[in-house]
Amino acid sequence: MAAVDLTTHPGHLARRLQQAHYLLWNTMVSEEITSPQFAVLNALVAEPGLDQRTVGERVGLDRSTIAEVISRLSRRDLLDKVRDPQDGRRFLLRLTDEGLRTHRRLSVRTARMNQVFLAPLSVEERTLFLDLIRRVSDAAEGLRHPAEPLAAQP
Amino acid sequence: MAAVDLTTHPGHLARRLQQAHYLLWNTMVSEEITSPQFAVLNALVAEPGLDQRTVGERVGLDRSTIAEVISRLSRRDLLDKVRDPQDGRRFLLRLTDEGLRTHRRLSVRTARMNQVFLAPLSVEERTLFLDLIRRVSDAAEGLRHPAEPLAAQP
DNA sequence: GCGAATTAATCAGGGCACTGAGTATTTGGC
DNA sequence: GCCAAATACTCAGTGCCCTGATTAATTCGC
Repeated sequence: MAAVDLTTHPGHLARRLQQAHYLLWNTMVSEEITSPQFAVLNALVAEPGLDQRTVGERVGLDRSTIAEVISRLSRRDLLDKVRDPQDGRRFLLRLTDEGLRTHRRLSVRTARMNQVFLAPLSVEERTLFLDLIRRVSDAAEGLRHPAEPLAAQP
Repeated sequence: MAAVDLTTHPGHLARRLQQAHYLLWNTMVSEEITSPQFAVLNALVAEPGLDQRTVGERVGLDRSTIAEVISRLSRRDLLDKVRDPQDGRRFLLRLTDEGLRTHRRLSVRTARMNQVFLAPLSVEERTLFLDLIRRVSDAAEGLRHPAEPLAAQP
């Protein structure tokens, strides 16, 4: 009695969706490079020389997680990390040739995987789907940095 | 150049969505009990006496993860774990009174949180949103167990 | 019956995600 | 110039999530 139907809970479904994606990524894209790692490579292709914090901001990873991800990519020689001579607190990040090649190779596969992932939806549904997810996450993300400090609910 | 737009990648958006939910859960529902833990409590409210593996199946957690989650719930005395006298491999799980109370308390709050989470969408968009996520994850989940073997391979 | 699969759970190991506390460097107020 | 605040990063701790290997119990084939 009083049990809830979790299939009507967006949070539960979000977790299941991510698990499904994880699975598909592993089989269709790479077992070596994870999706968050690819996101970091991609950010550095778009803007080489970014610092760690900014990369984290671009791909949506907090300071601790981005540090781990970058350390793994660096260990695999996919990117270089040098102290900013202008600001000794920062590390500037730049892909190695190997990192660039890896990004190019995986880009093709991720595109294929996205096709399979979204295959159950019609073309109109796909854009709608992405739009809905974006709107919900952006709104929730907005609650994190409230323009005006909100009063907490007791 | 050749960088990809991650905001068109469902996997990336799925991760962001889950992070947004995690955040909201922490502020609006509980800092003690996580969303997967609540899912386990909920499964045991619906079907008391389930074994570990089946609970994992119900809420979508693999054998290792469900073991950890259950161990944490058990440590907090929210559920009891007893060996099945009928089958010595299994552990049968049942909520304690405290576990039942916790589930009831959190049910109310999760409902409130879901309202806030889905607030940016219209009422029709909400059901559509849940439906689209379900269809995509179910399809990807289906790829995991590829095609029912009509004749079992000896 | 009895040995061979099958099944439930555990363990080891890698990776993602967050918070809170600590260190080093730069910047801003005075 | 100097000290306090802000900033970039690191570290410790908790929890989720997966795979592959191992252990213990049951079931199936013969």
